[in-house]
Amino acid sequence: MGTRLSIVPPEDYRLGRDVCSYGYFVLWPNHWDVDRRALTRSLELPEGPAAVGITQPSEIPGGKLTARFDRALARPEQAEAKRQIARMLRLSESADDIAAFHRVDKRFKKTGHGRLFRSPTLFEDVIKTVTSCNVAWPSTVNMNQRLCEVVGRKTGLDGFPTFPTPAKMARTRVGTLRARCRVGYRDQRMVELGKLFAPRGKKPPELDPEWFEDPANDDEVVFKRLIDLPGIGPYAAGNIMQLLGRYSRLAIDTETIRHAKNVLGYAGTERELHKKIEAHYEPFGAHKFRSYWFELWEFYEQKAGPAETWRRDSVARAFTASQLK
DNA sequence: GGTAGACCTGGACGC
DNA sequence: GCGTCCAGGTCTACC
Repeated sequence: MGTRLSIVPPEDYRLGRDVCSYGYFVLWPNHWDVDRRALTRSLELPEGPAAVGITQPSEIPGGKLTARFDRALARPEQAEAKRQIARMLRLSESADDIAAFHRVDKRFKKTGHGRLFRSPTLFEDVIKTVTSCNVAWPSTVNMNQRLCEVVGRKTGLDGFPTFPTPAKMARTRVGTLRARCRVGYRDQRMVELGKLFAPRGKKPPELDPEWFEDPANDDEVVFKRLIDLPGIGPYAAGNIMQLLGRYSRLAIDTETIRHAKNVLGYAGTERELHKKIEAHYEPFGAHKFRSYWFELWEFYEQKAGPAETWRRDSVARAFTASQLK
């Protein structure tokens, strides 16, 4: 008999909207079940891997969330599971926090957009970001699926292996990552990231995720530490900043450039476009990334329908910038 | 500080 | 079915 947990989210929280709000919701081991309206995935817990399905039975904003696990969880594991779920669903961002964003950018008040889905751990967010660099989206989907299947651990639910832990990634041979996970030249960088995030014997990891998450630390300092990590350049660091809840800067990639040209109507050289993009989002200050992202996301939804209806293995996998031109 | 080229994968295209 | 070209961000060497 598996454990069932009840979680009270912020009063404006709507599961479908707030999970299907960032591309990572279609990356393994995440799976948004369109028909059941459930987020299913695996988690690494102190006693081993577990699969979980999260629903919001009432479908009312702020309605209680139900998390059903495929095995029984002891009290300490329940606490850890709740912590990971809260990170993933951004439950720490209160209705007041989202209202503050909507005061700065009124365009998203009606839909309630404000929270961006992320991973249960910073390590998974960092690796997912590395898999999104220098590839088209379908390759990112493939890399994450293979990392889970090849390096992750099985759970009691078929098709839901875990995302690799830092320790497991650190021990994985680069040849395995390249040949079986098809991560290409990112292989060595992923192993190095695993080593940085993994505990060193009885010592804590060289990188402390809590330091990056601590709002007391300045955005500039955090950004500089991120950009020093292997495989992390300006775009990746900018993206990890928003995944850390730091929305004061953009993460400009080719998709941003496409958006600037096709939707905002800007023209010019790459450098000129960067300046125009920065100027366009400057009025949104500390919420800059959110304004950029939901502008882009609503464009995607106009093209492909509400994100809550995107099926991981068809619509979402085929989603590429070239199809949006 | 700025720039060119290598790094890989997979999709598109032509034959 | 095969070969070629190209897109995509980071890193290194060089100016």
